[in-house]
Amino acid sequence: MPELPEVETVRRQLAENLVGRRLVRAEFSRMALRAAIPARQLARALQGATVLQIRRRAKYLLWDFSSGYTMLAHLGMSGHFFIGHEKVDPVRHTHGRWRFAGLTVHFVDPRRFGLLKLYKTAEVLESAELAELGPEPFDPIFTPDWLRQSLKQSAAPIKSWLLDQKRLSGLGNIYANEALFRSRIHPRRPSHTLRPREAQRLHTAIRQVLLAAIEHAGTTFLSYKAPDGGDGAFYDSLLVFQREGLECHRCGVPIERIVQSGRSSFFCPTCQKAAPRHPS
DNA sequence: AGTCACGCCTGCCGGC
DNA sequence: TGCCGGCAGGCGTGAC
Repeated sequence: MPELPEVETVRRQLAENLVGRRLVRAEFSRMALRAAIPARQLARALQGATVLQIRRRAKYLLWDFSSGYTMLAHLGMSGHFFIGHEKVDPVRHTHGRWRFAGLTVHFVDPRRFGLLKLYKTAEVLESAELAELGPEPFDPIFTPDWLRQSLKQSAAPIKSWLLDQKRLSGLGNIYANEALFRSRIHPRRPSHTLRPREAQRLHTAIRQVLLAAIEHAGTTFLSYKAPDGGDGAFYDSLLVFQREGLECHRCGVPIERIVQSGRSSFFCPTCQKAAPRHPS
């Protein structure tokens, strides 16, 4: 469910509440998420240790502990952390519980596409999950020129390119759709046909839409909740996502939906160009 | 190497 | 009202 802005919102709230606190006890369900939860290793490595910092890499959260270990967490489609300041009744689909003095963090994930793993802090960036990820949209390496050069090397539709975490990490279906609308590029455009000006516009749109979403604490959708129980407020700022049949905010023509590799793409058929304006 | 279809799960919503 | 199909913000695998 969550993309970069939602995960960043979760990171900030967890960091605010947990950094400097000592973990008293960690408990996990026996049910597997995307992979089995290494419950014993997690408990042994983390109990009694203090949270040093909470980092984010793409859509992954990294909880660094004073024991030299890092818990790697991914929310999948339906996962969320929430913070209970008092005793909280058991909630269905709770798969992890971290008890600190005065508060408890819960991990709830009905669809169980999430992930909880343990790595040594020194090795986590080289883990199978993180090692192959492409740059982040806010990494200094992500420049208009880098984007233009990278797009040149792929014939994949631009929408698929944006969703490929090995190329650029952090975008999911919502913000890929929104960035393409804002840069007026059709989701089916082969990546290598983007003109330099279009790559420039796309670069700007990606950063703008992500920044705006982070400022609004993400997009609340289905079951997404921030750890404090709050809703993301970006929903009303969506220009195409989930707006099939509604008027384009720019030109009034109905928004269309197509399916690309199993995912919905929403776009305006007149604003978003299916072919380059000036073919080379 | 690059791309795509599919499966993993549960919950929800709309149509009949 | 109840059932059923379709759909959901992610990711890994295997086939081509």
